[in-house]
Amino acid sequence: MAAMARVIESRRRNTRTKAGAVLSADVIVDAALALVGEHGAAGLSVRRLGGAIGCDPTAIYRYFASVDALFLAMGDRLIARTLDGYRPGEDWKDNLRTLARRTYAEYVAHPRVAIAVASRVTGGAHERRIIDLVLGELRRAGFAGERAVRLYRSFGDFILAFSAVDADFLARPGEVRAADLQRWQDAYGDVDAEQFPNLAAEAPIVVAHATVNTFELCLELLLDQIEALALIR
Amino acid sequence: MAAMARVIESRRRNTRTKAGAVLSADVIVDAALALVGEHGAAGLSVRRLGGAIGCDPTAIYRYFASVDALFLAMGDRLIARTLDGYRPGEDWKDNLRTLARRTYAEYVAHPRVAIAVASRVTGGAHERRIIDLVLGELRRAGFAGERAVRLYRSFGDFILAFSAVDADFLARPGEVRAADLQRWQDAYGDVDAEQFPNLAAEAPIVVAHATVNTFELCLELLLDQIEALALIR
DNA sequence: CGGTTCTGTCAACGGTGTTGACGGAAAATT
DNA sequence: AATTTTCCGTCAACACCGTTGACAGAACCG
Repeated sequence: MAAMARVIESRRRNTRTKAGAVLSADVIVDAALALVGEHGAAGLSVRRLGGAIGCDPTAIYRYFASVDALFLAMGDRLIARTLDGYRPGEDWKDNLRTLARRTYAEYVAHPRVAIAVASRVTGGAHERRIIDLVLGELRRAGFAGERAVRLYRSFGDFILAFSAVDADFLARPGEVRAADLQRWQDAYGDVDAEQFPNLAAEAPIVVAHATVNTFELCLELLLDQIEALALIR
Repeated sequence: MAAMARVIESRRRNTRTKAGAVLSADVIVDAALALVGEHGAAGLSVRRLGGAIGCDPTAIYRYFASVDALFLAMGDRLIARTLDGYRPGEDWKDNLRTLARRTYAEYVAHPRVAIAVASRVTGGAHERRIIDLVLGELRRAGFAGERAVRLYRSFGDFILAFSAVDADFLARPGEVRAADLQRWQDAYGDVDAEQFPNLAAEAPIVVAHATVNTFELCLELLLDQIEALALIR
């Protein structure tokens, strides 16, 4: 339950851990984000988290009903970090781009959280903030009502999905990533022109672009189309 | 190793399992896809897979170096299913849309595979086919060289990312999905208009659109923008 | 037929999330 | 201030996970 953490939080006792730590939902979320940030996706487990904080692993279940609930809380914290220091400018398009890039960066820096939360509703306070911001920019662009909501949802889901999948890849062990790049080379370096004429024609470019990040280009395509819609009215 | 499966496959002996099954990479991939298809993302594990096939779980490691390698093979098989029965028409935009929808449907129907493969290169035969198809449509639309490759990569990554994240959500237990919908209601049904003016203004629409699938809209935005680029030349 | 290579089975390792019982410490009540 | 109640950190344990190494029999090759 999302409520659980907060309700209990308000009348929390500050008993100390065997190792001397004082627990709270915030402390746990902080430590969890630090773990995924430093040791990658595989770095987070209940036992390791307990070790990092200095408490018995199962103590975490006094603050979060499950790791899923913990992930949701971490997700909301990521939104907070995304918005931390963000100052909107004049142009709505620039602002949306900035918000997208910040979200992407934060998620890529905390891999496993992204996948856990990308399709979810944290229901947290910061989620409300960022939705309000995006909706605000879209309304400034001239969208309202259902059109604005549909665009906000598309834009948001796009960014979350892209960030999550990219984060997932970047979080994999170096050998896996290297093997993937090698497979690009092997599979598309030399293609049968009879069977795959289009692929063969562009093969060298395909291989050369294996490491190019597509998020930026895809983001630009989407923003341009939104702008076009705004101009049409 | 991806090569491993195939090489060994060619000179395979057909010893029978204790339960009478004859193993092969294809049999294993089939059974694995059936498991994730029927019992959701959590339905697949090496032990359960062995049970479904009728062999010792560890026998699978004679055909795939790891579950990751198995996932890649499953991913390539999903592409085959995507292309199975696909007949391209006249319009490149329609064709791209159809390919996107088919991919989405296949991934959503086999949740865990999507997340495992969305950011990866399977290097399989069918991957080559679909890339050739997409590149072909883009070239028909008037793109070539680097422009074509960049668009193909953006388009592909977008579809895979969106499909994977949607599949991830749909594969979660019903209670989780219900709780998420409830959280939409709770968090955005009644918002403080002072603090979040834009969100408050559109709140009812936001809640009403909680279950709307954004893939279609986002896909249309992207296709429209690609079309616009094609017209500009 | 003999030797070699393959491959299905088995036991085991170290890891995971989660549960339930327990006991002491903090808060609430009297 | 004493007593009751509630909380919450700890511990042991459960059922599961992916993966490894040894082993023995079946299949193949000469």
